[in-house]
Amino acid sequence: MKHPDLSSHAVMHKMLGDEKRLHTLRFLYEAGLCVCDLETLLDSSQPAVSQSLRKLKQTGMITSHKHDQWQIYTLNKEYAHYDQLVQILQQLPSAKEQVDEITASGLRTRCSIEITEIRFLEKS
Amino acid sequence: MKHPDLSSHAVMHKMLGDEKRLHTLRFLYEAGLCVCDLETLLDSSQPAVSQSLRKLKQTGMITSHKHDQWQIYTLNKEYAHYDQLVQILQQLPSAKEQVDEITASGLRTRCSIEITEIRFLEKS
DNA sequence: CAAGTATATAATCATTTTGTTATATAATCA
DNA sequence: TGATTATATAACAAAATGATTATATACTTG
Repeated sequence: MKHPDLSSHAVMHKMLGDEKRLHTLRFLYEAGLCVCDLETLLDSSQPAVSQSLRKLKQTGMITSHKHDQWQIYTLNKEYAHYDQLVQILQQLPSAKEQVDEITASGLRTRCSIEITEIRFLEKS
Repeated sequence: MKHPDLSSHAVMHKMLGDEKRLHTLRFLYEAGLCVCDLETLLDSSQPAVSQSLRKLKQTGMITSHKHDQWQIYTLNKEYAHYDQLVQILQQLPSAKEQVDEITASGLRTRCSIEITEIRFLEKS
């Protein structure tokens, strides 16, 4: 019995199958973010966030680029299942409020880059 | 930082994140199937299939009912994220051929119930 | 240059997961 | 009734996972 290869699909869902990673992707759907922002948003330790991001990056779901002293992570538009991923993320409650909130409140203690600026940078 | 609860979503994707389970759901999207059919289709052992189905059932994604000597498993239309699940399954290559094939070929050695009959039973 | 910030990674550990083997149960059949 | 079929489940082992602790690197700043 021959099966079509669904491994890349399975991998995508496996990544979505962890609540922290699901939140991470939901946040990155709103804006590119640095590791320290995600620490705050996810309420996780720096190594936990960093390794979680590495795993997502290895699957091709996200990418990163350096902006000043920060490594900015974003969804990867070149990802094989990007459209499907976005469709899934769109059906979750939006993370916009939370993402904006860390700028508004004093929580963004370390990384000072503005969310709006990050949103701008991504498009260029 | 308050987060919406995405645990039920995460659980769904975790289930989809295993290739055997992903195939299982793809098969059940085509027809209700008994355990022995799934053994053939998935090329897995009986206990492996049975435990995999139990896990899917515990999440609410599938249900089962007895038909003659067989336990017929189907997607659960009452599942909280049923529409989303179907949307995801629709984007995968169809399993129709494979599901029909086990009836056509002599592979369906044990369970003799016809796929078409199962499809019919589900609707009633 | 010393200190601090941002991030990555390695080692380790606890937990979870998945499959196998073995066994139980219920129904059917010869 | 004894054998077979269909399925479930428990016990166990192997593998994968996710987090923490500790450390490394690169950059910036006083």
